[in-house]
This record gives sequence, C-alpha cells and structure tokens, in this order.
Amino acid sequence: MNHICFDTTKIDKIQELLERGVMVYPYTFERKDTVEEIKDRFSGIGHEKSEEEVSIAGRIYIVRQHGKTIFADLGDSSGRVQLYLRKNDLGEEQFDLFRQYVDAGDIIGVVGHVFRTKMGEITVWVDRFELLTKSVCPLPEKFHGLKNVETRYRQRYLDLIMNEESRETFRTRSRIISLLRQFLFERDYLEFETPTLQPIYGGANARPFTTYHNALDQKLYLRIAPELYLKRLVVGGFDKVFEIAKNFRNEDIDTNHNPEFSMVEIYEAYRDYNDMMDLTEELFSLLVEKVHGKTTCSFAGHDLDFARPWRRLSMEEAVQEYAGIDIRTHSVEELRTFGLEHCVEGCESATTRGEYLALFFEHFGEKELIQPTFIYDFPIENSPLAKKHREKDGLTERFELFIAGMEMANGFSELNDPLDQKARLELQDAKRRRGDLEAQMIDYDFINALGYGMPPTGGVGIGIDRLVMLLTGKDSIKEVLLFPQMKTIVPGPNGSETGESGGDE
RNA sequence: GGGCCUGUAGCUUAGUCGGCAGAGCGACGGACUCUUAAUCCGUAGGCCAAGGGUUCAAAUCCCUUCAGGCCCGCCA
Repeated sequence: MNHICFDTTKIDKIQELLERGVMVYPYTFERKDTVEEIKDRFSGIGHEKSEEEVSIAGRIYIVRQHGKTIFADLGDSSGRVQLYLRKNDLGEEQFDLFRQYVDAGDIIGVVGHVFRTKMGEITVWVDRFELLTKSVCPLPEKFHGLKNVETRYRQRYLDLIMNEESRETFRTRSRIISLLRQFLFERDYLEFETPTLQPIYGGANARPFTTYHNALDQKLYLRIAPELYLKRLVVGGFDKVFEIAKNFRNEDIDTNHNPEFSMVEIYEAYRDYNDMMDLTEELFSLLVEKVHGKTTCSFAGHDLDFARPWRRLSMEEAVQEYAGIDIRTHSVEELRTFGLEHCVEGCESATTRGEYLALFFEHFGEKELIQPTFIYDFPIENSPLAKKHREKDGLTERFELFIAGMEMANGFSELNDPLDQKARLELQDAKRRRGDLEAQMIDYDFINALGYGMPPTGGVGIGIDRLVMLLTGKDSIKEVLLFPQMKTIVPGPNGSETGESGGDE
C-alpha cells in the first residue's frame, strides 16, 4: 500500500459526529464480557431476554438495517455475535446515531441483554451503545472477504480482521512458542539473549547482512546464528541454555525462506548428539500432541506419524537405501562416475568420499524422507562445528531431522577440541577468502573460549517457522510469518524510480 | 539466477475471436420492527499495474518495466 485509503464520506461523518458532540475516539469502555463467554454462558437461552446484563466491545463487521430495527455482527478476539437494536429501546437519537454513523469496520461497545432470535441465533439485545473508534478505511467485502495474497501479506492487520483462519494460524504460532519455552523451562534450561549485531558472524554457512555502527566506526553483521555465543555460555558454566533467536541470512526469498527467520538453539553440557535426537523427538511429539490432540498430522498431502520412536538412519545407510550404492566400498573415482551418471549436482568439483556422501544424500535421499527421520553421521567437510565421530573416520557426530522432505532440525555433539576447531575454522576462512560467499569467518575469541574448556556438549537448532508450517498445515513460510519480507512498492512513473538503493556493501 | 502464471471500481470478479468497461457486495439517497451474503427502488464510483509500440480503433496483440504467486537452483 503506497497510498492513504481514507474514505472521504467516513471523514465527513466524523466531522458531523463531532458537531453533534459525540466523542469519536473516546478513551475507555467498561467491557465485562467477551463474545465467547456470552455464547458459552447463554448457550441454553430462549426467546426471552436474559435478566443478566452484558457488555461487550469489538468491531462491527456487517450491518443489516430494517427500518426501525437493526441487526449487526460484532466481533472481538474470541469470536462474533449478533446485535439487535430497536428504535423503541434506544430512543430516536441513539438509534439514528447508529443508523447514520456506525459502519462496518467501526469499533463500538454495547450494553444489553442476551436472547435467542426466531432463527435460533444467540443475540445481544442492545440497550445502549458507545462508538469507541471510527474507522476511516473501508473494510473488504463482507462475503468474499480479503483473498488477495499480496494484500494479506502486506496489510496483515487487514488479513487478521477479515480471516479467522489467519488469526487461528498465528494463535497457534504463539502457542507453539509458548509450549516450546514451557518444555525447556520444565527441564531447567535457561533462556538467554545473545548479540544480534556481531563483529564476526558464524555458526552457520550463509551470506550475512552488513551494517555499520557510527560511534564505533565499525562494520557489524546481523547474526546468521546464535551458536558461537551460546557455546561461550556453556564454557562459562551454564550447563543447559537456549535462545529463541531471529537469524538473518542474505539469500533468496521463497516458500521456505525469509531473510529473517526464527530458530531455537538448545545446548546441554555432558550430552551428545544421541541425547539431542531424543530431546528433539520428545519436543516434536509433545507439540504435535498438544496442537492436534493426537500423534499424527497431515501436511502437503502427507499423513505424518510422530509416534515414537522415529526412524534413525546414518547418512551412509540412507545413501545405500535411496541411491543404491555403498559409499564405503567404492573409490572416489567410482563415486564420481556414479554421480555423473545420475546427474548429481556438484559432482564436478567434489574430490572426497565425504563430499560425495553429502551430495548423494541430498540428491537421492532428502526429498524421500516424508515421515520424521533422523539422518546422522555427516561428513566432516561440511560440518565445521561438529565433533569428529568417535568411531567412524571422516565423519562427524551430526544429525538432521527431515519431515515431509524439509530439513527441520540440525544438531551435533559439539566440537569442543580447541585445536581441531581452530584448524577447521581456518579451513573455512581459507575457503571464504577463495570466494566461497557462505563459508564461515574465523572467530578467535570463540576459539579462545573453547581453549578455556567447554564440557562435552550436545546442541540442536530447530527452525521455528518451518515447525509452525508443519503444525498449521501451511505450505508457505509467508503464511506463518506475521510480516513476511516484501519488496517495497516504489511509487512513480514506470515504477522503476531508483530512489534509494537498499543495503551497503 | 532460470521457467510458468497473475495484476480490471474499496473488496470479489466478468470481459483476453481488437469495436462505447460490465456485475455482485460495499458507499451514498429512499422504503422496511426477528434479519443474518437481509430484501426492494434509485445515484455516484474505473488512467483496465506503469511505460512504449502495432492499428482507423487496444483492458484485449507485441516489447519493456514494476509487484505478486507457483516451480526449479542455493540455503534453514
């Protein structure tokens, strides 16, 4: 929206109301009930008005005028209820005030009694009403409502006013995050907040956003992950920590990606990746159970079953199963030939068995993993923060959780050997200098922290937005983000005015 | 970054064999004391996303741009 949507006839009405001495934007209203409460409390009511008086407040959605009576639908955050107003009861002045000046979109408070109409609908018979907020923007059409996807994302408030389904999605989102916190608090994890503005970004492979602090005269990055700071807390002696963090990654936007996204990262000392898989499984099962009331849910046409235990498959086993090749019994040259035969992306530049393992898994395995499945033991090449496998050479103790073909969680036995970590980050840094835009920077303070000693630690990160998608059945991340990133509409001829170029580099 | 699709009144949309831009709801005026997408009568409201081209004539055909959706690539 790049223009004001004020309706002049509504603004004229405000002027007339003020001239009549009516407060258009008063300060309070003594609301005693909600729509939901009234519908519950009076579910058995008949055609006779209740003895009890009720007062509710909310937005008017539809007005149906009938000469000397008016029906209207009022909605608050708990639901909608019908209002019934009669000229006889309100008196000429109040009745005309409503008839002439109260429109769909306005917010009013009413006091009255409850009854059931001939058509059987629980209704509030209004004794008096008060205009609480005059709306000056026209509401979308009453029957079709607001369908336009772009408008729903750009003017989310309007989407929430008009679409109960959307409101329900975000209610569920709030509840999921609340349940997540509750789950972790019950297990004695401490919640912390670590820097969003970081001088050195790390903890993931991604391109960062860059910003600048004037007083420090210094370049800063928006974090791509909270990982390195949370591990510093484990070094410092907090054994069980988590953070619900907004991360920022400077990459494309699509149905699964928004430049800023929420993630929970959890770390626990004296635990390894097996324990973190258990924790993840427990958390997801609980959430599905709480949100759906059962251990199954459907998503993108799949019936997903979260009953424990979930399938766990090493990456080598997964490649064996889905690609039909045993990585361990083939030479790198044979793997290369196999990869090229099957048009596996990235094979041209792969040089190690570990790289082929990862490539084959991504090509053959990932999208096949519909039911909740843990894939574990990742090659060391693309896992610079995970501890070397205790038995298997060339692999790390890392796992990812896949559901409906989506990567939902990523965890490992955290690398706590400072010499190994230093070497691996130096390797990342070298890659970055050679032009790999997503390779990690080297954070010497983090390496020093490990140098003081981090206990054996298990960690896991879970993408909250995707989790919400899964639990609300939405197949676009924009449907579960209140304000998804959208390109700013630039006004002006041809829409191509180069007003300001965003971002610095 | 590549492909496909979409953009018409405040909202939901018809019109895309080129020939005056239509409807429903909403708004405005009027009738109506149990309606619920109320009903009935009347009025106003459009740079057909923006720009350019072809044509006697463009919402419609062509090109460019903008915005969005879906799919693919990369990532979570």
